[in-house]
Order: sequence, then structure tokens, then C-alpha cells
Amino acid sequence: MARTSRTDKARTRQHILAHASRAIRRNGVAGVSIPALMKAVGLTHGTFYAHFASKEAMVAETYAERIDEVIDGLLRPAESASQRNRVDAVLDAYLNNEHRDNPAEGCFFPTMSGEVSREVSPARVEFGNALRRYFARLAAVVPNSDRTGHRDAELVLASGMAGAILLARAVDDPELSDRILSACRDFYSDIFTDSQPLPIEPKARK
Amino acid sequence: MARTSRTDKARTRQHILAHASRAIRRNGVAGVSIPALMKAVGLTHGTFYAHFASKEAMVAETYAERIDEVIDGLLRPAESASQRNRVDAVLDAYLNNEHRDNPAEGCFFPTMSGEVSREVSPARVEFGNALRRYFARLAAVVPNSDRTGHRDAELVLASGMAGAILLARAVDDPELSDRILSACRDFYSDIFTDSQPLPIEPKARK
DNA sequence: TGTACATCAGTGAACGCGCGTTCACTGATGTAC
DNA sequence: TGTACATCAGTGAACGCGCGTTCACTGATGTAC
Repeated sequence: MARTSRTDKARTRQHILAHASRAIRRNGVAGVSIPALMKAVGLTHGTFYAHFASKEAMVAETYAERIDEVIDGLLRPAESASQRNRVDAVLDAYLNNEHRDNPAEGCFFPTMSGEVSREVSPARVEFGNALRRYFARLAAVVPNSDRTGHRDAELVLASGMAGAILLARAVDDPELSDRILSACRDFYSDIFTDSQPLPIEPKARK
Repeated sequence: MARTSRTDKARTRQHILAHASRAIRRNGVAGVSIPALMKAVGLTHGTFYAHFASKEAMVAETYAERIDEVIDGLLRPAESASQRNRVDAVLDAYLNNEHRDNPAEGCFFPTMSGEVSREVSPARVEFGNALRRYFARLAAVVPNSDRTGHRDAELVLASGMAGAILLARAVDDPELSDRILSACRDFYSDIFTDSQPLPIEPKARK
């Protein structure tokens, strides 16, 4: 096949990004080769450079365009839940075994943060921007401060959930892995769900 | 130089593992090449295979032999602190800017868990074993259950701290990065430090 | 609407490069007597 | 303790391989008249 129409080109580009989005989460950026990616898309690797200037540029674009839809899938149920059930809706969507077992379909942050931290690149900037958008959406779902009165509750919840998925995937013992997820789910549910505020004021630190 | 004595060989092996330990945390396993590693050690790459059967075997050994000393550095201050200050000692050692800014000297778990999760290999088994030893030591430092009565508090704290370092490194905005660390530090300090137990019982979930 | 030409999406061979690993070799270290 | 031989830590060239990227080419699509 020699060439396709302009609308086909736009479609091809989206196919590449869709496959890259999953392949990157499954194997890391370093684990995704352009020839393998293009083979999965169903084209030869030469075409890649008709769509992107470089692998690096494509990764940056994947982060810029594809992270939000994952966040959307994770937070939308919470956003349409009643105030009282929002935190549990986030926890149910994030800290479950299916999410743990399918990194290719799941949140970018546990999977890719380690690799991203090593780069100084356009991709890193896009990743950081996506993280900020995630924090903002999460903040709208979580009570302004937790039961003990801390601020930045969304940062605590975001890193707690990311760390739980991260370690639950790293551990090779399924029983321990399940315990990590359920311990964190129960813990954050109790702490972050609005209820009567705690009578004990947070102790001053140091 | 043609060959060195047997004690020198043992020393060389330790040099390789020491460099690998830092290089792996800085650049990931995929980012460490045998030629580059051996050059850093001060030897030619051919010698590598007098010490290890393969790169993979060397990584497994690094995890088996070098993770514990990092955990030791992070938990020893807490273990020798008074009961009342143990959680704060852990948090001070783990959730600080220096740890965030020096992954090569810091905890393996935030840096390497993502990459490790992708492999099925001897290295993964050793990594999992090290994680279990870490959880056990952390459990001895953290109150048996947190202020709201949850068990597996060490799993919550371990994943919360790993996630905080992970995201604090991934974010490209230093101010936000600081906020992640300090929000988590303050939060876990209040929740996990022994004090009068909370009067509210944990709410049943679902 | 039909024709002639320009464009460019997709092809597939080829590039230089660094990787993990192998191997014939060197000569100091270890061992047997 | 001294000598002869075996061992093997370290050397450096070489291997096959897959990577990211380039490029001359093809022929359908887009455009100008």
C-alpha cells in the first residue's frame, strides 16, 4: 500500500498512540521498540517517522494525550458518586486486584514514575503536567482535609495509592500482595471519608 | 595485569556489586551496561564473567546482598529511638529531600519496583524477599495498629512512603515535590504515632 | 467532470551504534613435590 | 625453602543482535486548471 488519505493518517497516528500507551505501561519506554510498536499497529517501522519526529517526541505526546483518559476512567465514578461515597469510589477503582494485574490498562503513575524521574526531557514535562491535572481532579473528590485536619490530602492519597499498587505488583507473593491492597484500601477509606471530625487535634511535629 | 589473588577477587566482586547497587538505582537495570559498569569499577568488561554467570544473575545478587544495607541505614535510627519517637525517626530518614534527590544512595523500592514487576526472574524473587524482610523490620518499629485500629500498619506506611518518594521524584515542580513529602510526613506522623487511641471505631466498609 | 501533476503515507533495505556475551591470550598466584 | 607446573583473574578483540533512524522508492490521494 503506497499511501492513505489524510483522515487515514490521523487515524493511524491515534492507533500508534493507543498502542504506545499500553505498550509503555506494560514494558516501559526502554522496553518498547519502534519496529515492535509499528508491527503491533500493523505497519512497517519506516512510517513511524511520518507521524513523529523521534521516539522521544512520541513518548511525550503519549503522556500529553493519553494519561488523562486513564485518570478519567479512574475518577469519573467517584465524581458522579454522592459526596459521602467519593473516597470509597476512588479506592474501589484504584486499589483493586484487576488494576494491579493489568498495568497496561492502568494508571501511568505507579508504572512510569520511576523511569520518568531519570529523564530530563519533553516527556518528563508532559508527565509532570498530567500529574498536576490528576492531583487537581483528585482534590475535588477528596475532603479538603482529612479527619485529623491535614491539608494536601489529595497528595497523601495519590502517593499512598500509587505506592500500594507499586509494591503490590513488585511482591511475588500473591497473598502478601492482596494484603497490601486491602490494608491500604481500608485505611484510606476510614481516614479520608468525611464523618464527624476527630476530637483530637493533630499533634505538633518536632 | 594478568590476575590477582583470591582475596583480591573477592574484593573485586564486592566492588562490582557496590557499583551495580548505585548504578541500578540511578539508571535502572536496563540503563546499566556491563561495559560501563566495569569501566566504573576500573576493569575491562571481560572480567565480569569471571564473577557472574550473566547480567541477570548479577542483578539478582545485588538485590539479595545490597538491599538490606540500605534498609538498615533507613531503619536503624528508628530502632534505637525511644518507642514514642520511632515512627518520626522512620519518616525523617525516609521522607526527606536528600533521599528524594539521591536515588542512587536511597531505597531500592520506589526506584526499582516498577522495573522489577515486569520481569519473572531470579532477580524478582530476591527483590520480593528483600521487601518481606523490610516489612518485618518496619512492623517492629510501627505500632501494631494505627490510631484508628487497622492492622498491617507497616504495609500502609511502606507503600505510603514509597509512593511519596516516587511521585516527589517524578514531579518536575520543586515546590509541589516538597509539598508531597511534607504532607505525607506530617500525615503519617500523626496517624501512626502512639497516643491515646481514637474514640471513634473504624467504620465498616461497604 | 476530466486530465495532468504534485504530494506524501507507507515500504523495506540499510546505516551506525552499543548491547550482552565469548574467547584466545597473559602472567601473577596457588600448589605439589 | 626452591622449583616446576597448573590455575585462573584480568585483557581486549570479536561475535551476533536489535535498536533508533534514514532514505530511495511506490502509487493512491489531493490539487490546479
